[in-house]
Amino acid sequence: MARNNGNWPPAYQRIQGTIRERIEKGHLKPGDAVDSERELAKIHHVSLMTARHALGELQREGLVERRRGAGTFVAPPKIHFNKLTSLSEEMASRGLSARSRLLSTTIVDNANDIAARLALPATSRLLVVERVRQAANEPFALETCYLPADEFADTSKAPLERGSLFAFLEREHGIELAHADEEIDATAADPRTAELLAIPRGAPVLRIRQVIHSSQGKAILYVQGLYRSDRHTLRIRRFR
Amino acid sequence: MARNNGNWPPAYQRIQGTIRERIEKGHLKPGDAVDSERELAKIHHVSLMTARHALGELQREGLVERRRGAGTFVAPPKIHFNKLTSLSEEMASRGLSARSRLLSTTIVDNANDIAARLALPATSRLLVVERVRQAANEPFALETCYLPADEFADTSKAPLERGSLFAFLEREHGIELAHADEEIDATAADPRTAELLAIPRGAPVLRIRQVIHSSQGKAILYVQGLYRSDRHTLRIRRFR
DNA sequence: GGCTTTATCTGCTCTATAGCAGAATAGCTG
DNA sequence: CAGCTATTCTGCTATAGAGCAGATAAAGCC
Repeated sequence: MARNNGNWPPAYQRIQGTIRERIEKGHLKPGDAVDSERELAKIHHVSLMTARHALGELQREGLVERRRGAGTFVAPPKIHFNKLTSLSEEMASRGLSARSRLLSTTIVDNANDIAARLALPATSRLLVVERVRQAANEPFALETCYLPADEFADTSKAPLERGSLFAFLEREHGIELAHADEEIDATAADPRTAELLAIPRGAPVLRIRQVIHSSQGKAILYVQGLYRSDRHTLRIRRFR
Repeated sequence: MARNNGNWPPAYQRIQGTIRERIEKGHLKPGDAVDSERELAKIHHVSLMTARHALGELQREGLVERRRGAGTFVAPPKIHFNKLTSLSEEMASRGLSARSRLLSTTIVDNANDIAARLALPATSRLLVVERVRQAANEPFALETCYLPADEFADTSKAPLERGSLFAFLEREHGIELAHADEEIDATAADPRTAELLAIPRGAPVLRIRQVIHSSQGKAILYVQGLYRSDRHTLRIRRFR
């Protein structure tokens, strides 16, 4: 008996909403008990299964923990591992402002290895954007982005010195970025990199090469980042 | 009416089992339709909700896709990114044999920073196992494991030169390893590391430090790995 | 005080059923 | 033939209950 002729969100989502709100507003702190299944069912005038459904999803999201016999509790705030964020976004979330120094925007048609990674013909025209990322006026990463020149020609006019390339693509092109496949290793800084990052030649840098895909599964751009190892560690979580 | 007085696994898990089996044995291929909720309910003599529960979990695991109005279908085989595997396992999956040279197994009580990461008192006794990992008789990683000495005293007698530490812990201690929180950066090889890995001093190495947790969320061991960057790249996938 | 039992709380599995909404298809119509 | 319609699939939301099993706190006992 799904009594939802109007166009409300389903009941279990509304229940989730009330719980999320109380957690986000700080009324419920990590470790606090959340209403039990049976309580929720009574309060919201739904059946037990519906209340369970609501809590089950919150659990899978990692917002709450459920212990049989004990109850449902607000989970400790989780660090967002493995999250694909642009550097601009990452900095912003820590209250730092991300500045970039735009080194060059060029168009090449001989980057066949990179074209291949983007699933494009070998001689496709690619827009190459090279930036030095800095925080507190100190450079900490050298980033080179490659994207299809024809499709994203206007990117060269984007405010790449300030803004996020991610945000630009999502806003101006309506692209929903979904995931990145990355290769991570260490290299020694070549002379040019060393100078740009203000580190000694040959100093170890963390190299992250990523192919970023849209939610439709299409490869959108290729990014190589060289990170000063004294300013950057990558945090991820892996599951068995 | 949970009619499970015996000690069977729950009905929804048995249903999952039959579906998993058919997929693994190749009777069902990617894209093939799986029995619908109502069919499953009839076949297994359970209610619709129970059949749904079974399919719901398989969907979350990524094994099947469900399209309203259309049906439930076997999902395309997914690549397992971000999977926590021991080096032994990783090598084995590529048909290579992982050898290790055991450098030392000692017990320390002054590794307070590492004890802290394992959520132990600062002066806890820790068993330290240092190994050089090699493939094709060439060293490619220097790995240092720290685990609570009291709980895992017998580890020093484990066949660490051949076998996997993961397998040992899971088999002998019944521990289910679940996930690792990792910090990844680049460093320069110090003289000792350089010699053990047969690379020049100061050469860049990929450093991976991981705290490995059991499925109960308990921190089990801490591992620092130093990887020759010319022999190893880490592959992960990140989501937005 | 410390120990054990018991009642009661919690989440988990499950039933049998209902109506809703999207997708596919079989059939009809111009 | 192409285009619409109605039927029949599918999964999704929801009900109103039941008994089971683990955790916890209260009650009883030594």
